[in-house]
Amino acid sequence: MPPTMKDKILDAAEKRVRGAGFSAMSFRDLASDVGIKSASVHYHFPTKPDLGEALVDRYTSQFKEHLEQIDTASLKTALDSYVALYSQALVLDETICLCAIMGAEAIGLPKNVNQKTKAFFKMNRMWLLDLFQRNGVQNPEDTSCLIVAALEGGMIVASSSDDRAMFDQIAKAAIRSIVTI
Amino acid sequence: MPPTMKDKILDAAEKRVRGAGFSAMSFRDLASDVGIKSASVHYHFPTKPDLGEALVDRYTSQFKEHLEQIDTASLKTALDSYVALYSQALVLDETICLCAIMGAEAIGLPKNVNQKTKAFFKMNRMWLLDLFQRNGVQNPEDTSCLIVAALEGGMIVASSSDDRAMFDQIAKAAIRSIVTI
DNA sequence: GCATGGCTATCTACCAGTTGATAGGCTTTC
DNA sequence: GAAAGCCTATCAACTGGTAGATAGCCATGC
Repeated sequence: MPPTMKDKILDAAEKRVRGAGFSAMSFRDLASDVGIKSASVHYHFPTKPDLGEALVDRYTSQFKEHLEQIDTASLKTALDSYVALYSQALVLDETICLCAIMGAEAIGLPKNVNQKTKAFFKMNRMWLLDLFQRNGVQNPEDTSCLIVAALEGGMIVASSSDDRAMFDQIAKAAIRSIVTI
Repeated sequence: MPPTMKDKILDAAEKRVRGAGFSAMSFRDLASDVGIKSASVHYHFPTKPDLGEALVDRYTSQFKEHLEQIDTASLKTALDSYVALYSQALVLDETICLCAIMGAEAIGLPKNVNQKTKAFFKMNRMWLLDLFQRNGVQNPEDTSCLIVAALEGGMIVASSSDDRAMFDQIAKAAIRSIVTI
């Protein structure tokens, strides 16, 4: 089935937010992106916080689906697949993680959006924690936080340095600190 | 001597940007913060890109001054001092690194501002690279990128998770991956 | 001593454009 | 006929930015 208008709006919003931030995105931008009027966007998402919440929600559940498809039999290949999820966003879409930017803007954002961003990070940490515990990685709690932070920060540093290869460099170093080759 | 109006404006701008982002900050906000009218803010900084550039410039040179005061005799204590620089911003000022948020917003920001943000990250990487090379750390290039990314990302994850202690956890794990205790 | 003139820093008043949001009307589909 | 999905038209508030006036300061020159 073809994508619903609701999804098309969320697609446009995701692209814009990941590029320039939540506060830099307007209903009129989205409207012209999908070919309707701004009043019609309000029909689908009454307020901007509503839109933000739906956006992070969808992003998180899509990310979760990808996580569930990762083969966790080997620590090394599981981590490689995990990193690839982030890397794709940076290289293919030429944008950073939605929650990296919404996390950075946090203080100026509606509270309901902040809660969803927080949940995204927690989900990531929990997935890694489980992986690390099952593989006997030392200090699994600290390490899972470190990996999430390194990848989120890596996207920001690499994209703002206009050096996509730097992300891979960072990811490689992060993995090496866990899995001794 | 008392701070000039220019500095007071930059102080207010820094606080607001680090809280909610560059695009969420307006000339009128700053004006009311420092007790003048928005037209007078334009007198000191003609356009918003001008203000952004001056802001990141000042931030970078202040950070550089702090870096130069760090005693680099011991790798461990040097890294601890470096981390403390970031940690202070997060705990005392209750905000994240200026360049973390301006790096995240990058695509929607004026080019001159992006260049300055890029320069901030480069300065950090170079300082760490020198430290690592002089101390025989393996893969010094990759590792210096990783540390910057982990700390910048750590601020975002920790602040948006409303868990300041998480930053210390991340920093600790990052240092441990270099300096085996 | 003091008028002249330029400079700095602020003001009031305004502009055109954008923002999130609402009210009410028009189709199409079930 | 009613619900869904979109429209036009409009709103008040806010945006970055400009024009022109005003007040105080400080040097120059008579």
